[in-house]
Amino acid sequence: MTERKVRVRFAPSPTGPLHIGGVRTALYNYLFAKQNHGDMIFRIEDTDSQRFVPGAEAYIIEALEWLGIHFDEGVSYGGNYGPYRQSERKEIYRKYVDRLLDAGKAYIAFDTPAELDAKRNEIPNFQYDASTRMQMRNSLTLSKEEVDRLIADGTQYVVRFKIEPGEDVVVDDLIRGKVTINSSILDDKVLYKSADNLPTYHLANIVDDHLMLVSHVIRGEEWLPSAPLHVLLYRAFGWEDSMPRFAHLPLLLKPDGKGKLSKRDGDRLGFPVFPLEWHDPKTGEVSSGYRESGYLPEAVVNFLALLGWNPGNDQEIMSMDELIKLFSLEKCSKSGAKFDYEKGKWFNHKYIQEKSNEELTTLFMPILREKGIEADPATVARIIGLVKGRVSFVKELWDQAAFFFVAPTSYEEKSVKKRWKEDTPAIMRELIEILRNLDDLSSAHAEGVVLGWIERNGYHLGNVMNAFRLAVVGECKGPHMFDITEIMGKEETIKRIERAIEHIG
RNA sequence: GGCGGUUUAGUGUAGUGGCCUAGCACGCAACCCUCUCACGGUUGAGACUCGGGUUCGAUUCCCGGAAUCGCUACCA
Repeated sequence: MTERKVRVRFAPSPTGPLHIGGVRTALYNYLFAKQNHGDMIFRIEDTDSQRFVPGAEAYIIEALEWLGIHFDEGVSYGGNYGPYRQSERKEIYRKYVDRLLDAGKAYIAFDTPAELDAKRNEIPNFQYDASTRMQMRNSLTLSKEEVDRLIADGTQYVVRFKIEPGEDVVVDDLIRGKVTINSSILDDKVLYKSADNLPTYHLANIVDDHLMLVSHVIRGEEWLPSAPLHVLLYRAFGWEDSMPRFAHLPLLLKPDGKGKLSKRDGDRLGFPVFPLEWHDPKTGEVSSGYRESGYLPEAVVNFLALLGWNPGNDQEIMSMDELIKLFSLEKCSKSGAKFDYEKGKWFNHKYIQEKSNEELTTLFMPILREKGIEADPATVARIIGLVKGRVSFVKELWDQAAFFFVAPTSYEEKSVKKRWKEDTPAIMRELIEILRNLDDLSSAHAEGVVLGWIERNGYHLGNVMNAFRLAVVGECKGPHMFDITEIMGKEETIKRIERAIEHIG
């Protein structure tokens, strides 16, 4: 086989927000394309006019751009093989349907949905195929005149693929190896419907992939059963020599029970299954997204990449560039992967740690403003430096650092009981004096002075320090005490201790 | 029901006919660090779906069962 340029496509249906499984499919296509210096095509498969959802297309583009998955050509990107929206390619499909019809590889069928239903009820496991097609109303059983008359009368019809039975069809899958299916179990698939003059997925897919010079079809496992049909179609058109290679990816499964990961699982278990927040235009329902939930795009990409693939060693943290270098279809696993949301959080934690304090400040400032706080970014950056190790999300920075901006109004009861003794107020007053006389409040120096004072007086270290913390933070948590006071400053620290003495007593 | 795919700890996975006393990561537990809570570090519990066969030897190869997922639309 001659080497040809790698061209892959991501071809979703605009039926709603892009599911996280779809994101992974797009990602793998992208990694493969970039690794091979190939092209990534964005095609919209909107042959089902019934299920079209406005806004879905723009959503998909925005989501993938957010994640750093870029296309070389396609809808909204341009290119030489357009149009890239299937609804705009009607004439093209019609031409190829006629070609199949003329060659006797497809036929016209007039059976109505009701008639088909009746047949299904009449014959158990009814299938429209070589064994039954001669009992149906189609161009194989009707006279040419009758067929012409029905069409002229405007009777709705479909075009079906005439599958020859008894032939083993082999699909050579890059991930699964050779998969063989006998053509007898395939039905005469509908390729085209006169009702809307649109092809079904199968025909449109083959024609487009061929015309767009697609070299590799990387898609979800749910397509594996119809892959033999696609092979047969390439053959019927005489395109077998340039047929793309197939790779069927394992599915993303529910974290707990069984089955494919669905939108409902996210609602039920409390995590997003969509990259971006989605507002359903019909129901007004809002579904959460990874972006809005505080995920960093590089964390989502890294996490997703490892769901169904791994580099073969223990490396887990990988940038997009590294993924492009290391990715390989051969190392994709064959079995479905349960979606492990906890691991996703861990990835985000890792990526937060790799961000500089300044970068995190930029992300955190809007949240601060939302809370009604105006703060100096340089100070915010210092605070973030103290607390970022304990967060997995930018918004959790607030939970960890709020006390820097808002003085405690209450004091955690349990700790008060444990640490605020009868003599504490007196000791705290002493501490105030110590602090007042301190002209260098830098962490190490202040620590030396205060710890020295505690030791000289034989005070209980834990009790004093925790009372101190209680007064400043409001509870017994947070960073190193003297790192806090260094940033907070003398005045505010003393004010808080005074206030605690007053409130707790 | 039919057809196809899949099957290593709770989860994601590595791995090989003997180096496997099956590795790594998440999660979980303990300990260490420590003024607190975290982070971090160390350690620990935890798996080769079952039954046959091939073989000196099988988690690894073959056959069969089971489980599970997908497809079985004029949806993609």
